Parts: sequence; C-alpha cells; structure tokens
Amino acid sequence: MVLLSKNTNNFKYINSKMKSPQVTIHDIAKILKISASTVSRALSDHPRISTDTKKKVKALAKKLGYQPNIVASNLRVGKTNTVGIVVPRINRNFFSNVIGGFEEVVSNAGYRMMITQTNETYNKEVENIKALINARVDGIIISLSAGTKAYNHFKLVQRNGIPLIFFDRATDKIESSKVVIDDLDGGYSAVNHLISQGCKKIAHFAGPEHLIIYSNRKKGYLNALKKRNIDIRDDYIVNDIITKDTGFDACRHLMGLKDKPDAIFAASDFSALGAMVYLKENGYKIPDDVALVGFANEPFTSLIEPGLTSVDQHSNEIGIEVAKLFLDEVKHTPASKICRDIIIKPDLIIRKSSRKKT
Amino acid sequence: MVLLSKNTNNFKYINSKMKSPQVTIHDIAKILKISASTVSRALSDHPRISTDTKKKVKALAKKLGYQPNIVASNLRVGKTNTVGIVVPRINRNFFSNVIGGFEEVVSNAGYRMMITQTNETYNKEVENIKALINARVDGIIISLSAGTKAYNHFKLVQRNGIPLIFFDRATDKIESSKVVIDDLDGGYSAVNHLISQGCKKIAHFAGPEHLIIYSNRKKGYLNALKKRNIDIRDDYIVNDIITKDTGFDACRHLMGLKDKPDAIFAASDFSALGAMVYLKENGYKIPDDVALVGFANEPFTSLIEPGLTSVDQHSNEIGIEVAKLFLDEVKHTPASKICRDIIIKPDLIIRKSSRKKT
DNA sequence: ACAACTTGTGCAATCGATTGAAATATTTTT
DNA sequence: AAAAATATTTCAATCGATTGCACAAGTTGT
Repeated sequence: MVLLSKNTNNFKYINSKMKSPQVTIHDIAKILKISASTVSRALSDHPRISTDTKKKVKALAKKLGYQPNIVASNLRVGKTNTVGIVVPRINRNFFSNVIGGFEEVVSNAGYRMMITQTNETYNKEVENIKALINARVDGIIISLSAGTKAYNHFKLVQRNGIPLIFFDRATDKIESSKVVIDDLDGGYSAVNHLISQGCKKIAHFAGPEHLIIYSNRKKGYLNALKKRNIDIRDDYIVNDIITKDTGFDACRHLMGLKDKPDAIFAASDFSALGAMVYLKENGYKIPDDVALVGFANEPFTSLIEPGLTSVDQHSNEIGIEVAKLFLDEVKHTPASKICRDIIIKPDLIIRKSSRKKT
Repeated sequence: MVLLSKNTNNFKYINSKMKSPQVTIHDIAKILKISASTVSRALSDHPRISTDTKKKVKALAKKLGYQPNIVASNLRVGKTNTVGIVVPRINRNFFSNVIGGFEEVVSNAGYRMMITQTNETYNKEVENIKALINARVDGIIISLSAGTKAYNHFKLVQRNGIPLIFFDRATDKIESSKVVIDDLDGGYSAVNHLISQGCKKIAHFAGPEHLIIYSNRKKGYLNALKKRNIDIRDDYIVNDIITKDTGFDACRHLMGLKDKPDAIFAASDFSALGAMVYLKENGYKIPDDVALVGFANEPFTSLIEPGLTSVDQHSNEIGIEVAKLFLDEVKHTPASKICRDIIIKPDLIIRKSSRKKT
C-alpha cells in the first residue's frame, strides 16, 4: 500500500493492484517540503543544490520508484532522443543487420529507435516520414523504397531541421549525408574475378534501373568488361532480375541462346540462386559450365552447395557508420549543414560457384 | 520567405534555409484571430465547431504546413501511441519476421514501434525495459533474453499499468498474456515423423534448459519416443547445442558412439546444419544413414542440399497475434487484467533430409 | 560594519495540445 | 419582442519537467 499526497487535502490510497499513477517530481517535492524545481535540479546533479538535499531527493525518488516522464521533458527541451528509421522491410537480412549495428551505437549514446517499414511503396514511405516528423524524432535515417521516384517528402524533413541520412539506397536529388557501399567497385571486382577465372561470356542480371545501387553494379560490370577488352553484348544483360523466380526464368532464357554465357553476375543473391537451381536441374556444372556470382552475401550463400560467390556489403558496419554520422549531426544541429558521403568498400567473398582454379 | 507572427509586435522573418520553428495551433489561432482551443477542435473535427471555421483552419494549417506536436499531445493525453519491443537480436530472422508482422497490424492502428535489443543479456533487458517505461510506451512486447533468470523488472512494468505481452520466449513467473508456439507439439511431430520414416535410434540436440521453448521441444521428443515405445537413451541427448559449430561437434561425438544414432532431431536449424556438414564431410548419407530434422524453418533450410526438414513457427503470424492481443489490451486498459495465452500450432515442413520413402 | 560574493532554493513561465466549464452568439419558439 | 434553446467560441487549467531570474542566507574581504 503506497500513500501519495498530491493534493494535501485529498489523499489517495493506491492499492498495489491498481494502476498507480506515476510518481512525479511534485510528489517528491511535497513530501520533502521543497519545490519541484529543486527536485528536478537535485536529480540532475545541478551544482547549486546542496549535497544534503540531493541525497534526500535521490533516496526518496528511489524509494518511490520515480521514473522521469520523458515525454514532458521532451516537450520542454524540444528533443526526443529518438531516431526514426525507414526501411523497405525490417525482416530483410541486410536491413535488420544495418539496424542491429546502428542500434548498438546509438543506444549507448542514449538514443532510442522508432522503426517503420515501407513495403517498398512510395505512399507508405511518405506516410512514415510524416509520422516521424510529427513524433519529433531527432533524426531520420532511411533506405529508399523501390517505389520512390519523387523526393519532396525529404524536403519536408529538412525544412523541419531534422538531420536526414540515407543509407544504401540513396538519391542525389536530395542534399544530405549518405552511407553507401561502392556498388560500382563491387560489380567491377565480381566481374573482374570471373574474367580471371577464364570466363569470356559473362551475363548480367541487373536490378531496377532507377535504384542507384543497381545501376552502379551494372556500371561495374560494364567497366570490368571494357577494361579487359571483352565485348559487351546486350543479349547477355537481363534487367529487373532480383528474385529467385525471375533468376530461374532469366537463366533459362540465357541458356536457350545459341551462344550461351559461361558466367552470370547477378545483382542479387536471390536471382543467382534461381539461376543455380535452374542450372543444377538441367545438368549444367557450376562453375565449369557456368560460373556464378551474386551480390549481398546473404547468409544462405555460404550454406548452399556449391557455395555462392558474393559481394559482402558489411551491413553491420554500414549501421555503425550511419550511427556515427547521426550522432555527429545532432551534436552540431542546426548550425552546420554538413553533408558527408561515406562510401564503404565491399568485399568479394569467393566460393565454389566461381572458383575454377585451385 | 515565410512570415510568422507569434508575438504580434515581434515579427520573425524566416529564411527558407533556416530551421523554421514548427507551426503551432497558436500561430494559426493568431492569424485567424480565434482561440487556440478552437483551432485544436477544428482540426480534430469536433462537432461543436462550425463548418466554416473548420474549413478556414484546415486550409491555413495546410498552407503553413502545420504538423501537430505529438509530444505535447502525448503529455496531455497520457498516451504515446507507441509500443516498446524488446528482443534478443533484431537481425535474427525469427524476430525480424515477428516484428514485421506486428508492425503491419499496429501501424495501421496508428501505433509506432520502439525497438530495443538485449543481445541475450539480462542487464540490457532490464535497462531497455526501464527506458521504455520512461518513454511512456503504451505497451511492451518482449521475447526473453537467454540470460534472464530473474523477472522483477516486469513487475515494474505492470506496476506502471503498462500492458505486457510475451512472445515465443515467455515465463510463467509473470502473470501476463503470451503468444507462443506449441513447441511440445513441434518436437513431438518432428520425432514422430522420424519414427514413421523407420528411424529407431533418434538423438536430440537440446537447447538451454531454462528457456521453456527448448525444454518443451525436448519434452515433445521424449513424449514421441514413449508413445511409440522406443527406449530413451541418455547418451543420445546432447544439451545446449543450438549453433552450427556446436552442432558439428555434437554430431561428431554421436557418430563416435559404438551404437550410432540413425536420426537427429535438433532444437535449432543451425545445429542441424552443423550436423549436416559433419555428416557430408565424413561420407554419411542423409537421410539414409542419418536423417535430420531441425527447428525454426530458417530460410536456408529450403536452399541447402539436401533440404532440411524443419518445424515452421509461423513467425509472421505470431507477430500478428501479438499485435491483436496488444490492441485489445490497450483498448481495455487499465480496467481488466486479461491474461490470454495464444498457442500457435507449428507445422512440420518435410524435406529431403528426413524423407526416406517416396 | 558594510559592500561584494557565494550558495542554496523558490517562483513562475514555458514547451504545445487538450478539455471541462463558462461565456457569447445565433436561431427557434411562444 | 422576450424567453428558451441551441450553436459556437473562449477561458483557463492541465499534463510533468526544465530553467532564467529573483531572493535569502551565509561568507569573505576591507
């Protein structure tokens, strides 16, 4: 049984089974017969409060199980210590890894995360962004949805003075900090590796063109071919192939050509997997008949047989870098309009699916 | 250039590049020469406000890009429309799937999510719970960390009148709603299936005993053996084996026994995978020499060769059920102390690793 | 002994939206 | 045209913590 005296002439008996109203600094102040401001200052170790009252206040706060009402504090101070996160899907390995890395850093700095998903649609992205602005988050980090082709909602974010950081799927239509991986380099080294393994007819499963990450992977592919003086063949490039099913179909199409490719560089591990399934089902040898390289280094790539060579994106590290950038931006907000681009070098993880020589 | 008159005698010129202070209902009120309360009511379509003023207010609100300050609203109303989520790790497939399902339901009901991870430690769990209480979330949903063996922090949640729902990893030490899968049934049907395939010497990789989910899976294993009159052999049960590496080692140990098992039911897909790797490396045939069944139906189980038979937990559905339960509890809060247990039946997904007959 | 600090605490405004009750305006009724 | 009923709007308090400023008591210096 706890006894609270908020109105001195109106005691309330709180049964421990009832929802007890939260203890406030005013409750503590009343009991100790001091002012709420003193309680507030005592709790935050203000130098002008005597050690004696600090002790008393803290002791009572502990005894009553006082928990500061952050909402009230937020309103007054104008900060929420919360970061908004917008991703296409939470349960996608890459995104949850980035978020995991991000969380570890910002939570240690006292920030909490509010996570939303867009399901790859523009409408939900806009909706989420607005909700986060309303919630007065201290910053927003986002990876664009595939359906996003307009960017005005980000202007809204910036007009509200909220730091905005893109990661992975970014746009150059908005001036803001970004953390991306060097997809061009990733594509380049993947294809370069295939060439080194002796492949001469390398096909490519490209992703949706308007997402920079995919167009860069394709550029990397093209650059590598040029550099090594291999002709670029349009019929070896299949667009918008990033799922297992479309990868399967695209592979069948390629293997139906008169002049079959001897390697495929897929912009997605899943489409590479689809190709692998098709090839195995139809008696092609991997990597001897067709070598395969995917992109993203999904967990399954090391578990399937043969292991799928893939480009690792250091997703956890991306999260950490985004976090650092964010912490830096809120520190200087709103003074400097720093825009930094962090480009992370991916790593090619070579496995059996492309390793011809030992 | 936007012109705001907050103090009538102190105009502020806001350059569009500056961080513009957020528009409030007071700004709108001043401009329209009406009171802030009217603006507030107009915006929320209060019946006692004339259609005329509603129109004017809404028009101006739109023009000024007014965004309600939810923090202020939260403080006044005493709700935050936010759910706190505590999971061991965000980037674990199962959890991110549950969260994904959960999000879809609650976001449509106007709730946002605050997600925290414990990294399987008790301390971080307590810390996260306290932070969520401070943030005044409207509810907390949690899957226990492996390191949690004390439960007082949940009493704190309940004392604050915050609905609390456990999912997957729950405890019966706290009276509260839960959504779990029927692990016992899952274990039972996995082992029953192995017996039907002709296996007689079935080993088990169990998980940490103090997590109910694992002890139930083991019970299911034991029950199935009893029911089918197969002797239980202690040397076929290896405890605390849930990772790929420990699965590999445990499998080596089992295959070193004089009387080798002819099947393994692993409480985790990862330890089953470890076993599979060991068996393949050492020339054993799967499922003919040793049949394998895992648990969780991780994405990789369908991608590896042979496909790993596994128990699907309907993770997405768990999230949806938790969400429904949550929405129901906040609706009735704080009146009724409803405690419901939702038990979801898992599905055995049979693949090559255990299919002996065709 | 008196000015000049230092130390410790309280007062009251503030953040922005919400809401019960009171006040004013408008329409209807008699 | 006055009374009654209804429709709109405003007032003022509130949520709980924070903070500039004022004030009182105690110290130091000359």
